[in-house]
Amino acid sequence: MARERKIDMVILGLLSHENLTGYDIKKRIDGAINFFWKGSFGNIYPALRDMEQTGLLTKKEESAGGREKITYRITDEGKKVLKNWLREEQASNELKYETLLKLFFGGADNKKISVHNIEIFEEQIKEDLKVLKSYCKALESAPEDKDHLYFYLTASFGVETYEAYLKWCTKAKRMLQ
Amino acid sequence: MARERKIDMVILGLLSHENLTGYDIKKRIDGAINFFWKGSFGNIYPALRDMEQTGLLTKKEESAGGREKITYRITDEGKKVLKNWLREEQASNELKYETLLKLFFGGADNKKISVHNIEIFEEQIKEDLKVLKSYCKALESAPEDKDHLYFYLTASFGVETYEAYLKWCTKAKRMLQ
DNA sequence: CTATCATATATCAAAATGATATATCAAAAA
DNA sequence: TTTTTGATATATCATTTTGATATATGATAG
Repeated sequence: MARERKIDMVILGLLSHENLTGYDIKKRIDGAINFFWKGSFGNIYPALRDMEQTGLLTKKEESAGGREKITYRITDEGKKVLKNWLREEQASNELKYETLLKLFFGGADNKKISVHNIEIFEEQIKEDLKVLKSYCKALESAPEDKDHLYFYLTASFGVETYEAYLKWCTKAKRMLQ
Repeated sequence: MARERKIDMVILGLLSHENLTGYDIKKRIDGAINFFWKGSFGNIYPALRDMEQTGLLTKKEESAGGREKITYRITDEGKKVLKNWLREEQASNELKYETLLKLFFGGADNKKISVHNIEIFEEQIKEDLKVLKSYCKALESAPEDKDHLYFYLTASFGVETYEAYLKWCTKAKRMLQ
């Protein structure tokens, strides 16, 4: 993780759509982005502070209702950084699947344990697939916004790979029994 | 990552197969495990030190040829910890795909940039797929070892999902043009 | 009226990442 | 022959991420 802080790009991307607070950003990440990228308060707030200081963002503090609230806006410099990142040739794509790790070492225990672990995975994927499918359907029926195509394509990646996961689950369970 | 150090389980799993040095462990992780889990010297060596101190591993220092070398062996206590982990109900499975992140925010730049980024991804996946298919083929033709089924299933997960990725790439490029 | 939940910011320890430092040994190239 | 390259081998460090927790207010439900 050393080197280039990726959460910065997530934040710049979200702020290129709309002005948001740190809390809002967390909610957005937990939504449609969640299945291919994660974020936490622990890296969002420090990133916002740093990017405000380096001029990629501006902040507006409000305490109208009484509760403090800091809304961030992207600057032209911030937009430039976002574009430069989009145009970079390298991208790091990685899986971190504990289920596969357990299966790889499945020989250390009974086969039934491995089958059960695949079943747990299968149930989780089925749940997530429902959500992804509902995202897709919502985006298909409302193609007005120019960004919708991009949102649709990422959700559709999820749907198609998760369907492949489920097929693999069936096959893997069969081969273990 | 706070809470439970997952690299411990990777190391225990590998050492349940054979005795290894830290360097060997890194090589194993960079092999068949690499596509669903990563490891680095920066977390392998401290984990080995800690687990030796808590009695999950024993070490044997050699400097026969002149070069120092520390080979680790798993203890019964270590095997117990490995089994307990295999039998835990929860497993964290996550994607971290910068390509999807870029695509999600693709509206901030020209469509051609997004198409190009998908092409880069596609080429990478094609390369990785070749490697995974060769793993599968090697494991199919040598089913003697009881662990081979588990290795085969994880590699086969990779093959099937990567093939789904490639189908998605074709569709996504078409929809962007 | 009070418990619970969503909003909102912030910090911290633990862990992962990725780079770098150091040194030996074998093999290939000059 | 000497030198350079690349594999072996351990270790540490700064940066970043993770996941948990602390704190406090406003809204809503029982």
